[in-house]
Amino acid sequence: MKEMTSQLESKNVKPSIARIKVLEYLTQYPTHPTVDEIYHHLADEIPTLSKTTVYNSLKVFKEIDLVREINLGEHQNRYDVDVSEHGHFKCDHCGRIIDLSINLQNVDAKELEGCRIDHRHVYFRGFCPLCSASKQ
Amino acid sequence: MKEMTSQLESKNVKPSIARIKVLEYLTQYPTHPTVDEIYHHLADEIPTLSKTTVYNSLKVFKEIDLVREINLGEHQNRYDVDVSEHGHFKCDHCGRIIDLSINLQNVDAKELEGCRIDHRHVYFRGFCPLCSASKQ
DNA sequence: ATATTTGCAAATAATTTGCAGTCGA
DNA sequence: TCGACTGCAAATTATTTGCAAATAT
Repeated sequence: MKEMTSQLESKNVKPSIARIKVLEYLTQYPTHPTVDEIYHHLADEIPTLSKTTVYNSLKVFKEIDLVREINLGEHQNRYDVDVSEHGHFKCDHCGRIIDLSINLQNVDAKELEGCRIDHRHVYFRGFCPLCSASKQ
Repeated sequence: MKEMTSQLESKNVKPSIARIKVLEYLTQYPTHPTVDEIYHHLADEIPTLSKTTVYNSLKVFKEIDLVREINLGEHQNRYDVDVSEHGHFKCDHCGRIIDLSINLQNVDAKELEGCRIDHRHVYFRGFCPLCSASKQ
């Protein structure tokens, strides 16, 4: 909580309750939640919270590079407090998302010569060990 | 045109005019178009075409692995007749999409042990050589 | 007091669905 | 003729926006 506050203050973003709680949620549950998941979890604690505020907070966090918006080929975005370069694997059976320690710096293609690369995204989809064992 | 027909027939999909034209468009203009782009280009030629039919055709093509749905962190999907494993780079200035010859088989992470991987997606975003030269 | 944040409701946009009409073997 | 294909309109879903009320320093 205190850490969230100082993280926000260090980026010159006012640590409002909503922002602290959203950031805290992302930190405590780094499961790459969707806006809906964040909203519903926090709604109990903050009954006045609106989804718009969750969107607003995440927008600010993205701008100051505190969270990363990720997109696993679904219709909705997910959010990750781990802004370091890594990939994701999504299990299409149980929905679990696994972080992949992929060094994207190595993933270079000749076609990228002269390009300024701002973001690198890697995600795989399939069945996680548990789900592929259960033969689904 | 004839090739499109036989491609479809070999997969037991009826080669209707709409399907042939959509597939032909994707083949002739492998620019990773969106549904909207496909629809508007073909609407001149086939005035009765509806966007639903474009969606329907693409859905069938995906199922028979004739096209690949790609998603570059935008709000809409794109479609690629090149179903071989490769990555993409999108220029955030001019919108151009460059195919990347990345061997994703190499991109392995220890966390993937035991996973059944069905799809591998890699995309980068930034500025292409032309746009980064113009210092935008 | 004043600027920022919040939250409702409406707008936007991509995609999906229901269903009736049409087309082709 | 019959089943598959098409296409309109409506539904669904995620996200954004306008603006007024609430809040904080």
